[in-house]
Amino acid sequence: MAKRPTRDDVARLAGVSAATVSYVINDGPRPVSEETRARVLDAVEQLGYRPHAIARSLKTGRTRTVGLLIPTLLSPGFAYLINEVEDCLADHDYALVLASSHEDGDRESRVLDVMLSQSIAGLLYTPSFPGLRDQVLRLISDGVPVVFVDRHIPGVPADTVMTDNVKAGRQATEHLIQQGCRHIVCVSFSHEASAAVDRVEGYRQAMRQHGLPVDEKMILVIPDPAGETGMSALFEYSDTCGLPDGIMCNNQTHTIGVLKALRARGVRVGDQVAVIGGFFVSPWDTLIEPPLPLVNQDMQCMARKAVEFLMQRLGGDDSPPRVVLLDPELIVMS
Amino acid sequence: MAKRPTRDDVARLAGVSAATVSYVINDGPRPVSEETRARVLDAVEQLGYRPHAIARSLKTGRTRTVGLLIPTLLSPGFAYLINEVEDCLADHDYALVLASSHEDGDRESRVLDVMLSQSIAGLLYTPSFPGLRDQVLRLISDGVPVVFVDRHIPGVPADTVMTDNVKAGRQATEHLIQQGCRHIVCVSFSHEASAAVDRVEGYRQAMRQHGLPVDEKMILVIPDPAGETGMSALFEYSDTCGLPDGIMCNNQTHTIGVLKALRARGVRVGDQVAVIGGFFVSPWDTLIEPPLPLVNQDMQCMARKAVEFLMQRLGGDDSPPRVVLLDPELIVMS
DNA sequence: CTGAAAGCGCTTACAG
DNA sequence: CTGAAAGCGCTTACAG
Repeated sequence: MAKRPTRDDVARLAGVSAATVSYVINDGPRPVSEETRARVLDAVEQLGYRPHAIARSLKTGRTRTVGLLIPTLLSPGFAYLINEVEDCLADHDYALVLASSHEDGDRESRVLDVMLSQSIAGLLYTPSFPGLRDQVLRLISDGVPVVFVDRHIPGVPADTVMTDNVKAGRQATEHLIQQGCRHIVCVSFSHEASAAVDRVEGYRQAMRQHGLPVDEKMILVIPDPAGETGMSALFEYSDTCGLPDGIMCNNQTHTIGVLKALRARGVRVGDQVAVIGGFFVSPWDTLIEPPLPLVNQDMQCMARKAVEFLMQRLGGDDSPPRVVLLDPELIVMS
Repeated sequence: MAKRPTRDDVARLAGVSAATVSYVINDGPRPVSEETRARVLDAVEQLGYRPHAIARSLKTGRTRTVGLLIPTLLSPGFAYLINEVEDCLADHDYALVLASSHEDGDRESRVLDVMLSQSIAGLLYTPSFPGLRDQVLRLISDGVPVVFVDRHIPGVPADTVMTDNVKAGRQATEHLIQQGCRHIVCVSFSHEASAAVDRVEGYRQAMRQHGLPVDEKMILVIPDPAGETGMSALFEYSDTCGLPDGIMCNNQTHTIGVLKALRARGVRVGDQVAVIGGFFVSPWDTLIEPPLPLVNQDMQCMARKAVEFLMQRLGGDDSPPRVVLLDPELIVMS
């Protein structure tokens, strides 16, 4: 447990002032003679000195960490998002502080607090609901740039990068309609998350446009498909209203849940009932039988764009907030 | 961009000393009269004051962040690991700094450096190879507790939580042998990662024990199954030595890769060749046809145990390093 | 091209 | 029960 060497140790060993060490370490902004620089670098090497990021942050008021707050880490779509975010941040020499809200508002609020007290430089945020509007506004007014990714909070003036989820919901539903489905149920994961709300809106639009009736009962919101009750809501529905001939699933976990539940009940997918999944294609999706049609979103592009926006803000860009809506893509495997 | 209020602002507003504010915020260690406490809390509320974690860290030399350095974020097994780690850390009021090495040694080394300079309190580490032994030893001697998770670096005295990977490799191979396979190939992802090395050793042991010959050519190491060349090594092998009747896959990505490659070639899995996957069961694995036998490891337990060890170390425990080997489990779905 | 010194926002001995 | 003050390891005006 040897004590870490400090900048003063380096200065002493190199026989220069503390300031000079700083200017060498930071490569500026003031010039240092070649000879002095060499002596300093020597001392750094010899002591194994590493700058103390915390002390630097306290002085500069800046930090090299970015927070990513998302609702779940278990959905492969988010895994791809995290992966790309980490990658892009590393390119810019930022570290990633990751937190999951588990779609839980209280937890989400606590995470925002922690991240603020940790002085993150910026935040990439997928809100599980719009309830934290004031807290986010506060964060922004404290000077922490926020970029919404995948979901947003309406009315908060921040850069936003998401898929056009209304369109995505419409595409998914229209595919089922084109396959001949008429009695289509929508299985969703939230009443409040903007992505869920938008996809359900897309579902409504498609149904309406094709003259198909939508009863509110046909929109099944199931917070936890892995829980004990799981997909029972689906069968409660079909016991009353008959088995639907199409099911549109509002996210990956629910797609898996629906397929498993149907299989367990002996319902033949693709034959008795058509299922469309969303909204991300993972490598293993292509192994599912019968082939599962999906609507995909480009999580890597979303991540890249979001980090790009954030970096611009960190660079001082204070132009009005921008919104980017990415196009969803229907994928039908044969 | 209003300036954040500081502890001094609170002190001034409450009409007390800075020290008193500290003692109220931290709830000790020195007693504060009820009346004073109330005045302070009032001022905190009124100003929306949040303690500045960075300043605190600089003073105390402690930090509330833990680093997690893993080789990939795209493998579902690691997603479950991350999820559980984040959960457990949150329970202990620690934030998670996440980084991926992409199985790349240089990158891994840079991440260790960054994490050291960020003063993480501790590190959970899945090394992609043993090459950074000295750097890790340095980290430990700097007082940062390290816990190996899922993989380790032999010879580094640090707590370790992994699956018994030799046993896992043996179980997987023995299952194929019991299914009647005799010509079994092992597809792995690395020559150096301890988990890969151990599983291959398990493969060798099982083959040897059953009197089956192992040629070095039968161990196919494919770093990037998603790359252009992908699984071509598998077919180069079978073009020369004939199609094996069993394939043992050393991780999830490779399991998917093998199944897809075989399908693309028109090889009937389960009929012409048996495949066993590993070493994690994801929800969607149960949807694969024909049912894929797997060896599973308990990533949540691994995560929990690793965080538990780390917290003990952070609490001052300096007993000798402990090693926990979790049992793998063969899962055969019907 | 270089040094001495103030100060970032906290915690914690020291003193009363 | 409370306050004044030193100091954590840096950066950066100020001065030469």
